[in-house]
Formats: sequence, structure tokens, C-alpha cells
Amino acid sequence: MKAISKSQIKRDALVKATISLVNNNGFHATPMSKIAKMANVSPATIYLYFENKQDLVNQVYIEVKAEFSTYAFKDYDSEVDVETGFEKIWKNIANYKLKQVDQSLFLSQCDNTPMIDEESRQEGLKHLQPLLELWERGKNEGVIKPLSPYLLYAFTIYPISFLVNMENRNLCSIGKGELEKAYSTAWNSIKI
Amino acid sequence: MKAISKSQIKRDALVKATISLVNNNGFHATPMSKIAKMANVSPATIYLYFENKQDLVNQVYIEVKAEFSTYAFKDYDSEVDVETGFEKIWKNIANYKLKQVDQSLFLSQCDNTPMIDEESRQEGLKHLQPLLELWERGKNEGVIKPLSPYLLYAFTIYPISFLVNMENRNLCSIGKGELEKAYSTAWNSIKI
DNA sequence: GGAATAAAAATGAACGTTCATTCTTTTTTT
DNA sequence: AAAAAAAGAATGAACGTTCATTTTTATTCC
Repeated sequence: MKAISKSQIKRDALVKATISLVNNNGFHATPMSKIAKMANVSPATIYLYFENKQDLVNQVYIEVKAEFSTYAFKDYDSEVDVETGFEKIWKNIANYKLKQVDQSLFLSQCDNTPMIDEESRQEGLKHLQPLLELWERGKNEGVIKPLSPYLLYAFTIYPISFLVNMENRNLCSIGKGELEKAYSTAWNSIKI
Repeated sequence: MKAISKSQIKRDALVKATISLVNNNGFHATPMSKIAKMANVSPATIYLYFENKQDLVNQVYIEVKAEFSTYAFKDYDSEVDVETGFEKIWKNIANYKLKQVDQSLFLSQCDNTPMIDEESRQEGLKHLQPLLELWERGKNEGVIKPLSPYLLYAFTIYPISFLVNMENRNLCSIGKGELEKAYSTAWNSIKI
């Protein structure tokens, strides 16, 4: 059992509060005072852990993105055949987004607003490499259509965000069956 | 030629300024004073046209969404066969998003943040009816897979936003060829 | 081991700034 | 000359951040 320091607990509480409040109110409508209150901490304490508000969200973004990427490639073996590998990664991502709803909403807000530094955004992009390599291999093997990574991403991964957002607003519900349908739609759109 | 009143010109300038500034800075980091300055108007004048800041963005959202929907169904004939109709609508939407980049970015920000009232959001959703009807017909005729409208939207229309966002950040470029590839990927993913 | 003391962590109040909105006055239109 | 539209300056509230102080933790010495 890894010991978790007290200050790590406080930092985590701050990160969690930030995600929740930014999801509900947006970055600029989330005062430091509220973040502090939700984390049961004095406003001044935030500045022991983070330089300023911008630094706070940048760090939260990078951490959430890293957690997401780790989950995305959990139990993924890069030696496995392309379709199997793709299914693994796709379902990992879908499961992450369905389970970690707060994190997903936060990321989708970061990715669609000027809330995050361009630098931190680049930082968060790095982790997707294994998926890009899998696609490259798939194209070489003639299993995947010769499309740019952007197109592949747009038609297979990006749609998941939409579905999760809709489910989160209670506009639709995604059960096992829907998820399976979504997966085969995704694969269908890029397989040869 | 339709006469455009002076106050309509001013209102338009305010709408335009709002879109531009919100795209670059986000809703809450866009002060009324800057909107006024960009529209060559006094801050107080904004309140002759809009109740308050929230009302301003709500109205801008609804108007842009309406403009978008009108464009989406331009020259669309609901009698035409499903594939042809879908191609028409899809390409209309893609062209709108590629040409009206500012409007697209604004919408994508509104759709992914708590910036807009839930009420205005509902309002903006109404216009997509003809597409939903086309999909329904496609399913009945056995041309389109039996998927929920959310899935169909997620895998055909939503990806366009991703591509446009990427192009706008100069991360990729979408020419005629890419657009054609994107369209057939979209159709591929939902056709039987 | 436990009192005394130093260091670190945390706090709440305060500061200066910015912002949305309003009020009074001026300019433009009728 | 009256009415409408627009302006700029003023207001009060809210925010990010800092500062002086208190509380907690760690270290030293008996």
C-alpha cells in the first residue's frame, strides 16, 4: 500500500473540485474562492499548490489527459492484429468516457474553448502515439482505408464524445447494446 | 434589394464582435466593453439591443444555429432518394462549417460549455428535423442501418466539427479530396 | 519520552482591479 | 422643439492574488 501524503490529498481535492465546478459553470465563472470552499481549504492554500488559476487548470488538464491515455491503452498489446487491437483501444476509450463522466466533460470543454494554454494542449496530445501506429500498420496491411489520422480519429474516436455528452444531458442512454452498435459503426467506417 | 436599417447594422456588428471575441477568449473573458469597442459602440448601447450579457450570447447562439440550419437544407428536396438527400445535406453542412469558420467555432464552444441557457440550446436543436426524417425513411427502406439518431449523428455529422476545428488550428488541411473521402467515410458508416 | 523551539503549512482578511450594468447628459432624428 | 438613440462616466459587486498571522508538524535537547 502506497502512502499518500496529506498534501496530496488536498491537491486531489482541489483538482476534483476544479473539474466539477468548471464542468458546471465554465472556467471563468468558477472563482478560486468556490474551488477552495469545495475542497475545504482556504483560497490562499490553492497558491501553495498552484502558481495561479491558469496554472491550476493547465495542470488539471494534463493530468486528466494522462489518466485518460493510460486507460486507453490498458491491456493493449501492440503485437496483436489490427482489428483486435483497435477494438481493445476503442472500447477502453469508450468505457473510460462512460465511467469517468466528469473527466470526459472537462476534457471536451478544454478541447473546445480557449481555456487551456496552447502549450498544455500540445502536451496532452502526445499520448495517442500507439493508436496512430496501429492505424499506420493497418493501412500498410490493407486492413484500414488510406485515410489521414485526423479522418480516422474524427470518425471513430470523436463520436464517442458526442454520445457521452448526450447521455450526460439525459438525452440518450448508452447501454451494452448501444455500445456494441457504436463500435461496429466505428470499425465499419474505416475498415477496408 | 432589402433596406437594412441603421440599428440592424449596429446589431449585426455587435453579433459579429461577440462571435469573434468569444471564439478567442471565451464567454466570461469577453467583457461587454470590448464587444462595444469592436462594434464601435458605447457599452451602454448594447443594452438597447440586448437585455444583458447572457441574453446577448443566447440570441447570437440561436441566430447562428438558425443560419446554419438554413444552409444545411439549402436546395434539399425531401422527395429525392435517401443516399442523394443525405449527400446533399452532409455536404451543405460541411461547406458551411468550412466557410463560416467563426460561426462553427462559436457553435462548437456553445455546445461544449455551460455558456448557453438550456432553453436556448433546446431552441437551437429544433431545426434538424428534415435530417431526422430522412434517416427514418432510410431505415424503413433498408438503406440505412437501424441506429438511433444520436448514433447516426455522432458518426456522420459530428466528425465534421472535429475536422474543421483541426483545420482551424492549422493542424490539418481539408481540400476537395479530403472532403470527398470524409463524405464517403460518413456514408459508409451508416449505409447497410 | 517530553517540553521547548524552529520550520512548514494553512488561514482569513484585505487590496487593487475588472467587470456588468445604470444614470445623466449629449447628439441625432423626426 | 420634442422624442429617440447613443454616449461616457459612475457604481457597486465580485474576483484573483497577497499578506500578516495562526496553527500544525518536525526537530532538538534534556
